[in-house]
Amino acid sequence: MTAQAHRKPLRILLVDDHPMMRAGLASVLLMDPDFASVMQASDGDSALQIWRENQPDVTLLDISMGGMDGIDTLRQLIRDFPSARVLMLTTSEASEDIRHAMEAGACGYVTKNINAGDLVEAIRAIHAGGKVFSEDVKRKLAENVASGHLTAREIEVLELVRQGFTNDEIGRLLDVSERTARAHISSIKEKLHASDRAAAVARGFECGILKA
Amino acid sequence: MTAQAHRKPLRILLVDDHPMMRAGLASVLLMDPDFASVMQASDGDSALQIWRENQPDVTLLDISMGGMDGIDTLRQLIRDFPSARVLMLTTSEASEDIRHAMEAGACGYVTKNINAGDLVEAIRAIHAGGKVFSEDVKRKLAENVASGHLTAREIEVLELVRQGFTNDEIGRLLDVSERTARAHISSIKEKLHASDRAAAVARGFECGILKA
DNA sequence: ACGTCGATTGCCGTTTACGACAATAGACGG
DNA sequence: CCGTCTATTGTCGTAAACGGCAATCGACGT
Repeated sequence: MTAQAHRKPLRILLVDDHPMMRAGLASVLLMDPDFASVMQASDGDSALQIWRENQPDVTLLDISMGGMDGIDTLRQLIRDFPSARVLMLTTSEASEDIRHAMEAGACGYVTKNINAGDLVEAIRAIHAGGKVFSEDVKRKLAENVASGHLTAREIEVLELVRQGFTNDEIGRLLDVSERTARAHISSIKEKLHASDRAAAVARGFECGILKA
Repeated sequence: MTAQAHRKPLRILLVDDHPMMRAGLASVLLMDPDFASVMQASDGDSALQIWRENQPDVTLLDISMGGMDGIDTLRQLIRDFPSARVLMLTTSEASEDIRHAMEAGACGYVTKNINAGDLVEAIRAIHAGGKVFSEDVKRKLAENVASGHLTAREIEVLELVRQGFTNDEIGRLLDVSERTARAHISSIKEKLHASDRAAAVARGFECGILKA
């Protein structure tokens, strides 16, 4: 679809902890008459505050931020304002991030290598009630339909495996038997298609379950 | 230090695969009369070409890029033009990236959460012959003075460990004995302060030796 | 020529990891 | 009430990982 009808200019909120990125987005958006006020926030807390006060039409939300991350910010925003329309705009292509964002109620997910034209188009689509995904994200979504995600307990175990604890130690730390720790690890390995705990940790990083 | 003397405006080259980031940097720099032409490249190859044709005063170089990454681009640039002045401008705080950049001849390393004023100041300092590091990067540098880095062979082994191969398999893949593979892994674990192979993989990701 | 370092390999013994087979119990949704 | 899912634990046995001790060999720099 090409340019579509637009009556009144949109009010946009940018949430990103990189000042230069905000400047770039703002300068691009303000060149288009479709966009009026472009508000900015550098962290989750101020983003929520600005949202409450201004109720922007569309919010562009980054994931990696100092303090509360973009996913948590999104969760809180949607909890308070279920009608908020949010487009995730981030560098992360981790399947976990994508999945969490969609489950939390994002209206779209595009990576930061998007160009100005596509972004403007995406924002319009989001505002019009549509959902938007960049090509690479669509691919990730398709790949990971089958891959079930880890339970909270399993993530807890994986964090300990990552730190080099033995099954016995993990059992004691979680106050369960060594055998139980092993059961969780087996399940993790199966879900992540990893042949041993080292590979499981690697897959954890690749999926975004574990973060550096 | 405050504003310093500046006779002729500087010519800057931006290398970053995010169009919005380039737009932000360009808009900020062009607001300052100290900066004249702001050239842009979205990948390593075109960056090198533009550099050869225009010999910019200072180059801002991102690390994570499609195709040739920023470190490789830097290496080639410095090989051909040892006098090039390059400021790494990236999101990565991985110690490996920092170390590689400095060894390859970067004049500075700042993370992308830098604000406009500090960036302008940093660019001036770089052009004046100085070296610039953001605070968090300085801390990383201090931490990792002692931590020796892995040899090429060890990195090769770590990549295989990451994929879940056993010592035996790693030995066969590298055409050495299982005992040798183990020796490498022991060395890796010691250097990365990891208690087992799973923790070593995790540390590999944390340091930037392994990439998602 | 000497010392250092990385790569290589061997043996022996202990510790862990992991797979197969089985089973119990609480939670949650239909 | 029933099926599914998650967490839990057991036993037995095999395979793999790891630590310590020791040594050779070639490359590289002083």
